[in-house]
Amino acid sequence: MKTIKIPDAAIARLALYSRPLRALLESGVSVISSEKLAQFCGVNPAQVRKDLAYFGEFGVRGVGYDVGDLLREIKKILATDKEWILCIVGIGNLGHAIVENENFRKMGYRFAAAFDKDPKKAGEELPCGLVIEPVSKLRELIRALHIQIGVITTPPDAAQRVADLLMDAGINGILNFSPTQVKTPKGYVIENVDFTVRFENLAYHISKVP
Amino acid sequence: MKTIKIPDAAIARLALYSRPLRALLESGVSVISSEKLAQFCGVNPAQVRKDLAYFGEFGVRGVGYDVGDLLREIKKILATDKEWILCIVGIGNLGHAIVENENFRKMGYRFAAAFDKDPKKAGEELPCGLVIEPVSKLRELIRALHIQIGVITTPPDAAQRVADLLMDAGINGILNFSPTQVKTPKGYVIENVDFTVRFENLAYHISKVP
DNA sequence: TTTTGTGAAGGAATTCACAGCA
DNA sequence: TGCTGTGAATTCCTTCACAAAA
Repeated sequence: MKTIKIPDAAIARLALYSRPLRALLESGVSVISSEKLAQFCGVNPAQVRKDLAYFGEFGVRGVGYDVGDLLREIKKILATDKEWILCIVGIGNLGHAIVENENFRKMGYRFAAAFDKDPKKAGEELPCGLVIEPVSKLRELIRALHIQIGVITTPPDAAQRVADLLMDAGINGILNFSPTQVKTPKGYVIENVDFTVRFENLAYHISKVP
Repeated sequence: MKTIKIPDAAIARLALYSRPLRALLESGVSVISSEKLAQFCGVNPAQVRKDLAYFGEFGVRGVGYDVGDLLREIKKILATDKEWILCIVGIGNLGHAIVENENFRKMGYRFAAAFDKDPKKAGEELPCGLVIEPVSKLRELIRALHIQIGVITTPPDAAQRVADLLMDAGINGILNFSPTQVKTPKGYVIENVDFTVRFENLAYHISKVP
């Protein structure tokens, strides 16, 4: 079977394209050119066209792309046109921020369970309505609630252990926000986010500016 | 002047390398090979050597890299060997999580001011000891406190406006956590983080797994 | 012997430039 | 005419493979 390799960066850009598309749709703009969309996202117009072309022909020559159609197509490609059921492990400040985040629910991500190893936290009710569960119930709840994605917001030294637990419980997609690289065997999908890296990037670049 | 271009990805990886180095240093390991370090970070050993070689010769042939020295060198390169003074704008859940984050202080990032446009929040004291200031005092405080980096954790529709304010007040590095691409003129450094993109990446990849 | 540092090779991703179509 | 879709060209990044050094 012939499969053209799709750059991972292209996938990330599709998500980026969807942001202005959403805004344009709301403000009633119905058609947009690759040129304009590229401008919004700070990329090259050819890049936009090529990224979209990996998945089909969504535009009309001489005209551009229909905003609504394109947004729908991108959602379909990214599989964000359906609801995803998540759980989160580690309810510190960051865990809190993520589980309560408005944007996520709007995007179709639904947190169905929140875990913390601190026995003092278990039983506590979060503003979103979820009750914090002890990690001992992880396996059981993941199965019962059909949870598909696990989000890790524990300290770094617990991250790999939690990831192993999640995978063992049947989850195959993990988002790790702790500043350590979690490893997974084949068949599992891991996104290591570590945004502290971005601070370091910033520091590097600023220190180069005269 | 001859400048070999250093890939942005190389900078991000330097930060990645520093994570296991820190841990190794604490556990008393004094020397590490590119092979081992690469394993920890899930990259190619030649990559590690090449990334480091952009900045100098830090290793000893036949031996490896001194953990302490290498960590120090990486910090120097990333300019995280000095203290950075930051402010944050938008004290919602995420802003809270970032300003309170332990890791940042350890890494030498010091938040000196927190702003929110909500007048009800102004005056409120955060657990870290900072008092939330109204955005109207942004310019004055940035100058008075010698703030160098601005972190944006507002809703997306306010992000660009806040960025403009920050730049106008004399800041030249911005970290934007809202899911929109903030643009800056030349001479300013911007990192658009948008980790909701990572959720979409994950959804895409999971939906491809059988 | 072992492991770094690096030129050369190879591979990927981006951009160009234009044919193709509305 | 105007803008997409795409092969070709280019640029950029990664990996190989080996000389150099401890």
